[in-house]
Amino acid sequence: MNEGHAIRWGVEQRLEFIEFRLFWEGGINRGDIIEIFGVSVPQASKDLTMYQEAAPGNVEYDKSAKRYIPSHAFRPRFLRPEPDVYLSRLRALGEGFSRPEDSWVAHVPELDIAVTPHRSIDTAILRSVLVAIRERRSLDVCYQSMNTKRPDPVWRRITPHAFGYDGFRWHTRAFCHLENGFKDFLLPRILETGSLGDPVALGDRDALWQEHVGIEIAPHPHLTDSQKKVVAKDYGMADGSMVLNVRYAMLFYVLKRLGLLGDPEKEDPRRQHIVVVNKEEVQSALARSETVEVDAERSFLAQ
Amino acid sequence: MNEGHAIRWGVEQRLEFIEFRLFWEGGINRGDIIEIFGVSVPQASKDLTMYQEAAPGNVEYDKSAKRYIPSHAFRPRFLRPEPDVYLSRLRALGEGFSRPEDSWVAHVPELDIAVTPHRSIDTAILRSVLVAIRERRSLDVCYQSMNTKRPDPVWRRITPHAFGYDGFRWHTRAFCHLENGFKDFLLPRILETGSLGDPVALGDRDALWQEHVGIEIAPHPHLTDSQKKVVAKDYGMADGSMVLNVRYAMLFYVLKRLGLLGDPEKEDPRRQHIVVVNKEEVQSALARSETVEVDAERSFLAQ
DNA sequence: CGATGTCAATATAGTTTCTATACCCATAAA
DNA sequence: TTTATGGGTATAGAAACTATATTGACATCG
Repeated sequence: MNEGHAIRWGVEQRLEFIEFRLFWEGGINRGDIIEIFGVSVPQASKDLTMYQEAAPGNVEYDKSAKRYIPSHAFRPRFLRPEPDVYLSRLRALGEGFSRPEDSWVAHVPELDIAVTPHRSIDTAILRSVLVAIRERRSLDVCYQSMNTKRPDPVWRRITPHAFGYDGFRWHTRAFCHLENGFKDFLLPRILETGSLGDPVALGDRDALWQEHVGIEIAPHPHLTDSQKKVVAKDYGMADGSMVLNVRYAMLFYVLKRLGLLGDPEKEDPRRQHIVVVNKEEVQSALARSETVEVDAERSFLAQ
Repeated sequence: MNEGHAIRWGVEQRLEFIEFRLFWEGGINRGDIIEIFGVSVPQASKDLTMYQEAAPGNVEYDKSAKRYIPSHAFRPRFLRPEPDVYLSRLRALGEGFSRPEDSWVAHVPELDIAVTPHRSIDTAILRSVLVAIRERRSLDVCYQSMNTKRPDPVWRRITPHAFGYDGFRWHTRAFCHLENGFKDFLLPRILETGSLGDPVALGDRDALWQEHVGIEIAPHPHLTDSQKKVVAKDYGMADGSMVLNVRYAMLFYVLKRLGLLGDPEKEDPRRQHIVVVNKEEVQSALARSETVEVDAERSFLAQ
C-alpha cells in the first residue's frame, strides 16, 4: 500500500457513502450500494460488514424494513456531519449543477430555490480567464460595459488575478490596461477573448482586493427587544452586534446583499433586519473602494 | 461485470478526473492521480494510457513541462463541460462546504464570495425535519417567530413537506397546526424538535406551493438603449422581456432577491437594472401568497 | 560537459479486490 | 404454504492494483 492509504480510495468512498445514507437518509441496504457504485451483491454485503467493523455499534438491522438503520448512539466516522455540507449538495442538485448519483441523496425532498435568471457563461471564455490567472498572463477581452461612455463592446487588455461571487453572478478581478486600474469584469459580459500576453500588474498590487474593512452590524433599532434577540441569533451576534471583515473590493456586494447600501434605518424593520453601526467608517470605505472607476452601476453609489 | 457497467466505478472516476484536470486546469500528470486517489505509480501510468485509448486525440504530452495537455481538438467524453458545474465546485470550496481533494480543483484561484453571516443550523434538527418530510409525519417544533404576538419560542406541531432556499437561508415549507395553514419555517429558528406524529395536511394540499405565477421582467425604462441591450443579454431576455415562472410560496423571495419588492422604477436604474412589466398581476399574486399569515416580516409586505 | 533529478512508460510477480455463481436463512405478502 | 425480497457466506477465477525494477527524455546545475 501507499503511504497513508490504509484502504483503497474506492472502498473508502463506499464506506463514506454508507455513513452518508445512514446519517442523512435514515438507512441503507445492499441495493443502494449496488445502484450507486455498480458493485456485485456479495461485495455490497462485504462493504456493509466492513462498515460495521470500522464503526462498531453504529448500525442496527431492521429485519422488518430489511435495511440497516443508524443506532441510537450513532457517531459519524467517515463524514463531516454538518448541515451545510448536506444542504450544499441539495442546492447543487436543485440548481442542476450536480448529478443525482454524485450527490448521494436518495430521497430528494421537494425543493425550490429562488434562482435568478442570468445569461450563462461561455465555456471557452471561462477557460481563457482561468489560464490567464493560473499562468499570470494578461488577456485580450471584448467586454460589454454598462458605461454610457462605451455603449458598444470594446476590446481591451486585462490582467485577471481572482474571482468574485456576489451570491448572484461571477466576475473576475483584473487590472484593466485601458483604464489603468483594478476593476471587476462580469464573466457573462466578456463576449470574446483573444491572445495571452505579458502581465502588467498582479494581484498583490490590488490594494482594494488585499485590504479589508470591518462592517459592524446590529439589529434594526425599531425592532422590539424580543425581535432584536431573534435577529441577533440569526446572525450569530454575541453582544448585540458583530463585525464582518470584508475586502474593499467585495464591500459593495456584501452591503447590497445585506440591504445596507442605502439608509437601512429608514427601511421597514420587518423587511430590513439589520443596520450598520460604524456608518461613517463604512461610507468612507465604500467611497475608497470606488476610487478606481468601475461600471457605472458601482461608481454611482460612492456618494 | 454487472449490467451496464463496462468498467468499475473507481476507474471511471479516475478517467473523469483526468478529463476534468485537462479541461479546467490545463494539464495533468501521474502525480496528480496519485495524490487524489492514492494509487501506485504504474497504475497512474496505466490510467493515462487508458484515457488516451478511451478518448483518442484528446491529449498531447508536453515533454518540456512533463505533463499531458489537452490537444487543440479536445472533446470531453466523461465530463459535462459546463462553466456552472465548475463554478459551483469553486463556490462550495470557497464557502468551505467541500474538501479540496473532493473538488478536484488543483490551482484554486484567488476567490471571494459575498457571504452573509447566518447562524448555523443544528444537525439534529435538520435530521428531524428530514425524517418528517421523508416519512410524511408531523413534528413538534419549538419555533422562535419574529411575530410580536409570540415574542418567545413556542412549541407547535407542523407537517413539513418541502425545503426552500432564498439564496440566503433555508426554510421548510410546512402545515402549521397552530395557525391552521401552510407557512415557511426558517431552519435556524427551530430551536428544538420533539416527537413525530400523524400528518395533518400534505404538500399536495399546499396551493401556494403547487401553483405558479409568471413575473414578466424587462430592463429599467430609464436606462439608455445600449444599456437596456446589455441588461437584456444579462438576463437572457429574448424580445426585451422575459417571464419567470415562480411558485406563489417563493414569490416573495424571488422578488426580494431581484430588488422588485418595492417600486423598482423609482430606484436608480444603475443600481436596479430590471422592473416588473405585469405589475398588477404580480402585486395581486403577492397579496394572495400572503393570504395565510406568516412571519410579520412577510405579511407586512402584502399591501 | 557529464551528473543529477524528475517524470514518463513498461514488465514481472504477487496481492487484494471484486465478480459470478451457488446455496442458505429470515421476513412479509399473497 | 408459496413466493418474493433482502440478508449472509463460500468458492473459484478474473480484474485491478502494488511493489519493484529497468529504461528513456529532458531540464538544471556545478
